Amino acid sequence: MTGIRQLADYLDISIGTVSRALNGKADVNAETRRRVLEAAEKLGYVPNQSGRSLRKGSTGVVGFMMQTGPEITSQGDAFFMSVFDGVQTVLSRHKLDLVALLCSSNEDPYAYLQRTVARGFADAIILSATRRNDARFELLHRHDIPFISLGRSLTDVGQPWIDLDFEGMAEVAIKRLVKAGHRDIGIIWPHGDLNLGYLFAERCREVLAEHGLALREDHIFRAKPSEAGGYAVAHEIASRSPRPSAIVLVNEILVTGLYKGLEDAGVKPGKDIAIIGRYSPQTQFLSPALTCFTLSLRDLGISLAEHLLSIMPAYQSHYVGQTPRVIWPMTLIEGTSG
Amino acid sequence: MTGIRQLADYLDISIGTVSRALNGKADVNAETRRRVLEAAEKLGYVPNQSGRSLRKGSTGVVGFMMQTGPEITSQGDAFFMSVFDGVQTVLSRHKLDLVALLCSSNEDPYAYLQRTVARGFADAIILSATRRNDARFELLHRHDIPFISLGRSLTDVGQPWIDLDFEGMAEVAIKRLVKAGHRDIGIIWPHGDLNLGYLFAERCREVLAEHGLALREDHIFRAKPSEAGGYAVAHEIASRSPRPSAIVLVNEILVTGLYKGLEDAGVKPGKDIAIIGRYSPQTQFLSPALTCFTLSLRDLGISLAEHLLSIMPAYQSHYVGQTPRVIWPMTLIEGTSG
DNA sequence: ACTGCTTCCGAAAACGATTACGATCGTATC
DNA sequence: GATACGATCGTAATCGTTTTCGGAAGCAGT
Repeated sequence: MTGIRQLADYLDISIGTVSRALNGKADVNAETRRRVLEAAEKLGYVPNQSGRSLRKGSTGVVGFMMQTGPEITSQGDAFFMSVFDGVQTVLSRHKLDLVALLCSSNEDPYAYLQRTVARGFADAIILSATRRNDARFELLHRHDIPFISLGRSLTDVGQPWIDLDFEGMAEVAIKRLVKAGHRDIGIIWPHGDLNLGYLFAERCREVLAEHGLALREDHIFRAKPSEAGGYAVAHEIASRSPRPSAIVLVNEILVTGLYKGLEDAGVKPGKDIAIIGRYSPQTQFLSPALTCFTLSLRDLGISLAEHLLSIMPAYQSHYVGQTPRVIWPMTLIEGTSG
Repeated sequence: MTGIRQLADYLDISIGTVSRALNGKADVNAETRRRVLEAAEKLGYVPNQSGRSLRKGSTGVVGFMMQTGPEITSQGDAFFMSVFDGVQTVLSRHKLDLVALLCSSNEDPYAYLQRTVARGFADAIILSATRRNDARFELLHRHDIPFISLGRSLTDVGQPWIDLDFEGMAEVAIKRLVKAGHRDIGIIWPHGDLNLGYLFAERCREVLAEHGLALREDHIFRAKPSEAGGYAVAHEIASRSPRPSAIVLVNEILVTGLYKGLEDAGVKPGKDIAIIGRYSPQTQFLSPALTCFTLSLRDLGISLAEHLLSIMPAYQSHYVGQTPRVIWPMTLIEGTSG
């Protein structure tokens, strides 16, 4: 492994000069810098991460925390992969690297985060799957780690967040269904304590009320955020009497199972029951094509990264004055399901 | 932040003793160790990662390299999350952490890997999406980094790998279809240079030959590994004349789009054309349910981690004598599609 | 009392980078 | 010609750990 010492020996100059040359400091001769850069390239020198971050007190990596396991996350891989891509395009401009901090399903997320934070693994953190009350916010705030969350929470420590506009989605979806003549609209509320469920349900209730309609308690269906969860809840929906004439749901993974479950129960989606949900790469290939809300995940990632940078002391000069909180709009794709 | 120095001062002993006590070295008094542990707990001491790994030359993290972006990975949704979960259950027993090394879609994977390796980011690496010829293998081998790949490659530097049994899958699928009377079977070969495509196609050809059948060149369909890719290829399949009476495919993401595409073209899956593919959480909720091959992704992850440990000098004593290469069997789920 | 052996702990040297500081040299200023 | 100053570079301290080495103390055997 070639370190800075080998590089210095090779060039017959001191390691201090090498370091300054590589880090773009002013007090180094242009010719010397050129030679250093050239030699570094030639010998394939890359600064050792541990040495550098020990000295600098920062690591140059941003962590995106997510939970592993089959049924935990409310989003699919494709979701995160696209967001990551956006995040990285911004971070790479500042020579920051993104890594996914993977919290095992049998480890407590709070303890996991505590551990990685104390270890000094990342300079900044992006949180996802925010819960109604999320202690991780306080933890990061206490340790003074810059972070942003993809998702709101009741827990507020003044950090920036970006969240999808579930309330706007609720509004548009409900209005659309009411306009189409639906009077009994049900919703699917994903299991767990994710905040988005509350936001969504509450707004649905409000909008219905504005139209003089009620959200029946027995038409609020709970489901695990998975294909199987969708299948299971479909039977509940089908067998409820009275059965809602339309369903709105926030989780894009459910819908495959939901369709099949309804069909198996003799209720044809889009015909016997209207469905409005969230876009995923599959939804347009279901029959009938799902009427759903979509967004550019890559742009979401870009925004996430930019706002995160804006609160990182070493980088904030680049992005001053941006809004710290964003409710990300979604656009409707008209399918034939509702 | 409380470091080892604060801890030592607090206890009025030397930092060397503190370190030895915490690391379970033998030459430290039991009572002293107890006090150290207690104080560490009380003060919330966690060793600084940079300092530790600088000294030890190892980081305690295992990296799982993957590429971000919407259409890059050949695997879908829950695939990686489940594998990760398995990997972690093993690694956590050895106090190793798993992070996903995210290579941006607009960065060269080789360059990315080179950078992270030279930086000394991870002690060991898990590679996925292995290509027919994969230079990353040589890179890691040259740097003497322990690694394992999820997937074979023609490039062989003696590293362990685990790969799904695509050949076995080809065999079972083809035989099943032939037995059902199919004489003209087509396959879908995912775009890109992933090795699995070659393995699969080759074996299909062989098995067909054993039954006196040929794999027609114009019945080898190329498709992007995405839902949209499946939709696009469906039209090719439907319009080919003669049209194959059955299709086998290795990629689980394609199938949603494939179904829809075929239907739109008036070819009913499972009726007009038989389909056999790979399991994903969605496949059982499609109509007709996909006949497909499945496996325990969590177990796969466990095996991946165990074999990786077996070649890591610091851990190998735990797992000696295991096979370095595994072809992972898949089991057939009989759906109604073929 | 001396030696030998444990048991325990402190001192100090690494690990690889960054950076404050000082040294050197040449040049400009008076 | 003395002084000041800018440009450039080397020296050494530093970050927080781990680990080697040796020393001190205690004990047993002679």
